[in-house]
Order: sequence, then C-alpha cells, then structure tokens
Amino acid sequence: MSEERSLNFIEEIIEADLASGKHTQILTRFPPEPNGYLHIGHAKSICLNFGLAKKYGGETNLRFDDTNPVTEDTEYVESIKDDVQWLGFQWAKELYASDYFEQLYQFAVQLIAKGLAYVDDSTSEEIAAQKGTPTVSGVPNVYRSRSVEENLQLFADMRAGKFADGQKVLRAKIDLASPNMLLRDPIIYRIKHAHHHRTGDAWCIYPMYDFAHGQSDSIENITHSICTLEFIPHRPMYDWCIEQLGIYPSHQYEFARLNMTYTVMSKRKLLQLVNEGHVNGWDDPRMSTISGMRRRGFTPESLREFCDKIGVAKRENLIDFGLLEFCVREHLNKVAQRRMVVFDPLKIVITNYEGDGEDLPSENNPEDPNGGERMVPFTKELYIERDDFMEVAPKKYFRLAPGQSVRLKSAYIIQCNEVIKDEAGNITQLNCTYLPNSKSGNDTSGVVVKGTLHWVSAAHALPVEVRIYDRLFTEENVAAAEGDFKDYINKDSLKIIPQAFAEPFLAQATLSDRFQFIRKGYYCIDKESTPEKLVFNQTVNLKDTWSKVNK
RNA sequence: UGGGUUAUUGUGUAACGGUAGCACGGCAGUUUUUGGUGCUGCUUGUCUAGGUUCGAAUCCUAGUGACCCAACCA
Repeated sequence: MSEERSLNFIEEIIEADLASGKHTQILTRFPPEPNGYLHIGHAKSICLNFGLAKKYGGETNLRFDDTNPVTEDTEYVESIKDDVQWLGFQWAKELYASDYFEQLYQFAVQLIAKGLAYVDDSTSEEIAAQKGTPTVSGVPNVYRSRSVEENLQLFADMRAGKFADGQKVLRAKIDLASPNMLLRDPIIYRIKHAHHHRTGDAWCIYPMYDFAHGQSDSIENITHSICTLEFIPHRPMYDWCIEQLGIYPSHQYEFARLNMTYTVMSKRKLLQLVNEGHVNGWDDPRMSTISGMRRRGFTPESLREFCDKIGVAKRENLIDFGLLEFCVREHLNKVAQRRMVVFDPLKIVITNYEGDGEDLPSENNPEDPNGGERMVPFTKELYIERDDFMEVAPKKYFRLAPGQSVRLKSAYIIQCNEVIKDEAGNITQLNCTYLPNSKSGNDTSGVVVKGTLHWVSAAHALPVEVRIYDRLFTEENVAAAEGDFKDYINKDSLKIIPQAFAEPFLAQATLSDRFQFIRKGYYCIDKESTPEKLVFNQTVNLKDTWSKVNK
C-alpha cells in the first residue's frame, strides 16, 4: 500500500520551506468573499488549502474577504461555513478582513507618512485615462505631489465622512510607467457610504482587495497564501505592501483554477442562472455549486477524491465531468443501499403462482458483506420496466421476450408466454409462468438465464417521484463557446417521472440515505420530499454498456 | 505592436539530463442473480524549427498557440 505519489509544485515548495527551516509549521487560509455560494472550483481550493495544512501538520484559517459591503451578505457567510464543514474540513480560526479595518487604516496612514500614498480627487474616468495603456506610460496628475500633511488630513477627512462616494480615493504611489498596469498607482481605499454586514456604519471608506488581502495574510502569519492564476499580476503589489510596511512576509503562490465540461463556474453566471429562473435556486441539483451537488447526492468523500484526482498545476484545464461521475459512482457503489424501483411499469401476471405471496430476502449491498438484507414482497402480479421487454428481440437481448426466460432479482426465473394488448395495439400485460424450484438462493432448477430484472409487487408498489438530471449545458466548453452562454442551456436537463413504483421498504428513506436503484443509478431523497410524496434525485446513472452496444 | 503565465495521448496529471508512467475515457476479454461491480490486456502523446550532449519532454536560441492584466470587484 505504499503508493509512491509525486508531489505537486506547491507541496514541493512547502517541503523545501520545511526542510530549510524557513517555516517550522505552515498556516494556510481559505479566503472567500461572502457574495455568493461556493462551487466545485472553490472545493478545489478548499481541498488544497486544508489538505496541505493537514498533510504537513499545519492549520487553515477561514477568512472572509469582506471588503466590499455592497455585494456581501451574512446569508453567504453562513452557507460558506456550512459547505466547508460539509466537505469535511474544520478551520482553526474564523476571521474576517473587516476585523482588520482599523489596522488596515493605520497601514495606509503609514504609507502616506512615508510619502508612498496620496489622495486623488480625479474621477474614475480620469484615473483610467491617466493610467495609459500597456504600451503607453501613465502620466502623473497634480494630486500626486500633494504633501504628506495634506494627504494625512484628507485621508482622515475621508474616513470622517466629509466626502461623497467617488469624490476622492487613496492611491499607492508606485510607478506610473510600470509595464504591470496594477502597479500604476493602484487605488487602495475608496469611499462607500454603505452598510457593511458586520461593521455596520462604522466605516465609509473601504480598502481594496490589493490593500487588504496581503496584509490580512500577514496579520495572521499565513505562510503560504494560495490563490488562482489570475492573481499573478497582483503579486508584485502584494509583496510591495508587505515590504513597505515591514510586516510579516507571507508569500503568494498561484495554481490553475478548475474548469469543467458542460457547466459554468463563475459566480456572475451562476447568479444569472438563479435570478433568471433557468434553475431553481443556488442549490438546484444541476448547479456546479457545492450546495447543488450536495442536494443531488454527491458525497463529501467523492468530491474530495475528485479534487485529489484532478491535480494541482499552473496550466489551463478543462476537466471531464465524467471524472466527477466516476468518483461519485466509486464511492456510492460501496455505501449505497440497493433497492428496486420501476420507472415505467409494465404489468406481468405469474399465472401459475398460487397463494397470497411471500416475502423474499434481498441483499442491501453486495459490496458490503455486513450490509444485511431486507424483505421484498413477491406476489402474483408484478411490475417490470417496460423497456425490459421486447416483442421482437434482437440477438444478444438478455431481457424478457415471448418464450424467453429471465430471473427476477432475488426471486424466481420466469418465462413470458403471452402478450396482451389493447385495441390500439399497446402492450398492457404479460402473462408469465415461474419455476417454483428456481427460488433465489435455493435454486435447484438447473436453468441458466442471461438476464436479471428488477421488479416490484403491484399490490405493494409505493408511488414516488423521481427527478433525473442531465448536464446543464449542451456545449462542452461553455466559457469558450461563441455568444451568450445562456444560448447553450440544455432544455432537457431536468426530467421528472411523477410516478415511479418503488418497493415498500423505501418508505423509510431519510435525507442522509444513499440508494442504488438496481440497474438504474444512484439516488437520494430530495429536500422537497414528504412522507406522503417521496421525491428522489438521481445523483448519477449506472454505466450502461447495453445502451451503447444497442446504438 | 507592453507585461505576465503556460504548452506531455481524447481529458487531466507525473517524469527534476538516462526505459515517457498513472488516472479517467475508449476497445477487447473474464467474472457476475444489477448489461452495475471486480479482474486482465490493449489504447497513434512530449507545440514547431534549429542547437548543446554519448543521451533532451527536461538545457540553449528563435518561432507559434492558449490564457491573464488598463474595475473606486475579488
């Protein structure tokens, strides 16, 4: 079991830092902005940050990057905490960038005092124009040469609320000619007379990401600050602030964010899907949100396994959704309780079956020797799946056909003798005979059949609703597709079976149960389910080589 | 036309100058009271062109493609 596994590039950095004594213990952080729900891309970051800390005996803080009061809300804070814990991780400290507002303010004052920041009265359009372009240097304006004293006073006045939104900003004085646009005197504080979900109305100026993130890392003594590739150009600013302020030198490392086929990952697009009613909320089972996947029945174990399998590197990637499906099947196969549910019923009558019926034992999980059994009622009249019968069967068809025999799972071998139709020619019933000595576990018939079908006793059938989900988009690479991403929404991504027939034991199902409907797929109870009307979500179907061969 | 990051099979990801490996997918076989699972085997890859070297995915030079950066968003 000593599987030699190569390290990813961040693990290599950490091991080098530990070996050289640069750090004796590592501290990472997961820093979401509470302005939306977490998605599978965040799961990658969570697994990375918490996973690294766990692997190397360190810790991870959960820090909310709440520096923009107009987009953030406590609702998101709660859902984020919930999702992180559900994924199986526990943070060392729950922190907020807003906890550091006073300290951040003092950092800005220090910068002003060093002549490294100034208050600018320009409009955002003027600032943008003065910044130049990648090939043309920016030009300084008159505000850039304000005195330290004046800047100090003006910044204090900004804090005191003497100015309206947009009237003034504080800018770092770095280099207007830098080829890195982010270094051309970036704005580090702006005025927003807005209510903050935690600090209320205590502040009317708020630090920008570039002035808050690195310093927050530093305040917490984060050793390895791990973020996605698009922040690479921000790193010089991150380092500049820490250096000028002379504070704890946290370091930023960047990895490639997760992209997945047939879905979208940006908060903006996810929000749009919710707001425009293309899905039924953030936790719609088709969403790439953690809450959606959770509702759909994905397990924390399978998501963690997925994040582990996709690896960590710096190149752009597009992960096959099929890999996620593989991970969830792999886990669910080991833990899901087997049950029989018929989606599209076709009645069969066992003409030679006498008596009121019997209860037959059926294994709960063939993968689990200790899984036990449950009793399934067997009677004269049963339902099987309509497409498990063909009047004219092609060769290699192992299911039921006139004159052909199959085993009913955990029950008997039956043979189809007669097909009954209505006036329109639709098949309404099959008359079959069973082999009394072919009882499951006690078969002395010597008959060998190729097919085994799932079934439900007609008299005991429990009507349930089943919801089946397909990919949300028709395009593999949605982000790269031309035009509006909404043009590629899969109209058939949700299929509802209002009345499927389940074996009676399923009436006891609870929200945390995981099932495999035999020969169908993996299912769980939806949150909208009630004892009167059970609702199941399909997590993922079973691999179906027959349907592929059939094509 | 500026700066940055990146390029290994269909998709991901290893290889740290010395046999291009692993996973998913695909294909074939086998097992099976789930056409599921398990097991076995197979599965056209180092962006291009030069160079250094006994030997290059790896080092050098020159190209090419992709992605990111000019929000008072993060």
